[in-house]
Amino acid sequence: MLTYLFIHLILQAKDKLIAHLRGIIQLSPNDEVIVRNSFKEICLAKKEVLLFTGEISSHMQFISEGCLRAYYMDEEAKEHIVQFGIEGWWVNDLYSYLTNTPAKQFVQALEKSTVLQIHRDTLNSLYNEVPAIERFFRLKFEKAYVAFQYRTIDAMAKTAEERYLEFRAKYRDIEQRVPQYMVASYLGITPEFLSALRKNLK
Amino acid sequence: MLTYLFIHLILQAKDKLIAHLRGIIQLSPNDEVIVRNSFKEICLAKKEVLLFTGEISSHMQFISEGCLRAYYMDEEAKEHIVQFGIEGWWVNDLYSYLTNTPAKQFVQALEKSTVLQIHRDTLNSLYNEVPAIERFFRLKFEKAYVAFQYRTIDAMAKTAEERYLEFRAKYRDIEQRVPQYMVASYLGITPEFLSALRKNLK
DNA sequence: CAATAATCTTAAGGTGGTTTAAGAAAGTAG
DNA sequence: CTACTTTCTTAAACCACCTTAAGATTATTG
Repeated sequence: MLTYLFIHLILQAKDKLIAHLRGIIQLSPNDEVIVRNSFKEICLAKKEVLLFTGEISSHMQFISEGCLRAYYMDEEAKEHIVQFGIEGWWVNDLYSYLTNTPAKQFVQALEKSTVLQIHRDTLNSLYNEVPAIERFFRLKFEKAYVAFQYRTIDAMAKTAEERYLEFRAKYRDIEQRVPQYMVASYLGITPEFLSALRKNLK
Repeated sequence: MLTYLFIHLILQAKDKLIAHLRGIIQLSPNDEVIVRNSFKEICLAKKEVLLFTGEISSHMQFISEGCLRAYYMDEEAKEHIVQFGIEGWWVNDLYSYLTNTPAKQFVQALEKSTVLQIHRDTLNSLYNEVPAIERFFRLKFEKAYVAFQYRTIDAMAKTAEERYLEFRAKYRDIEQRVPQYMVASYLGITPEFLSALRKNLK
């Protein structure tokens, strides 16, 4: 019975991944088998760290359950959140992954979470075996790139208040799951200023 | 004789593109022919605009000669430079290109320039005919994404002075080709402040 | 070479956001 | 249900960068 439940959970997580991929590309039944076998499941407790600064990130990671953050620490040991991720998102220190160099970011679970990992070498083979996967990641990076470009433009041209309102409109689900000081960190302001700013809105 | 020179120039531009692609992926002689026939050459005078706000960007554009910028205008009609590009770079309003929606950015030549264009439909077919091209753009977007991520992180965590020094170290060639107030715009500061900042450095 | 346009500098006063420090409120474990 | 930790708020002094306005320098064009 316990085994049944365990296997059931694994299938659930991979089912989500397959559904996620099928939302963007086409996979034959054979492709699906190959893809399923290429990922392994990792369970994380709340606050558990998936990637430490200094380690080399060697996996792409799909969140099938829970909530994580990627952040780095500056010279003064202050944390700066680069990205949040919830179910259906990918999180990583991509620079480390892509260049095979030590990570500058941490990746940490903010809730009990389940992620699916694929090793760089496995993914690089998969690009040849299942070309649709290469297409998936080309499209993914295109989208991620323009999203980041707009975030950069926003960050430079808009006030903290405008950015906060946009964040709230766009990521209501995330705002309700993470502490306010982390939202401040993501927006690039102090928690004190976010607090003051929120007071003015009401 | 004139015809000879003209053809010669076209070949030069496309040669640069092929060399650029071959720096990252492998192309068979047949692939090369297909790729060459997929791009068309555009010559731009100084200050000529290649893409206007409101138009839909339908081409990917490789700079084979010259210098361009992508910028947008805010509500107060102030210009904000998103990207510079010189020989060997790609410039575009990618959001417009990828989503088939009206551009929010202008793309303009800052010098007499030559670009090679490929239409979205042609490129999408090319992804099927020459899979190496799909790989090229996956790698390109991966790299562009992490570069932009680091620019965003920089913009939020560092002072204008630090960002200027980094820009200068990284893009010395660009700094020498564009006016200082455009560098200020790219860095997200006023030209007056950049001027004051430079004074303090000496 | 003169005239005009484009770019860069200087300086004074203003604003958005930070820092520091303290206390209040809300979660969580024992 | 108490004690402790985490998170949020308030307020004052401070700093990075902006705005405005004017003049100085450097290109560009006729």
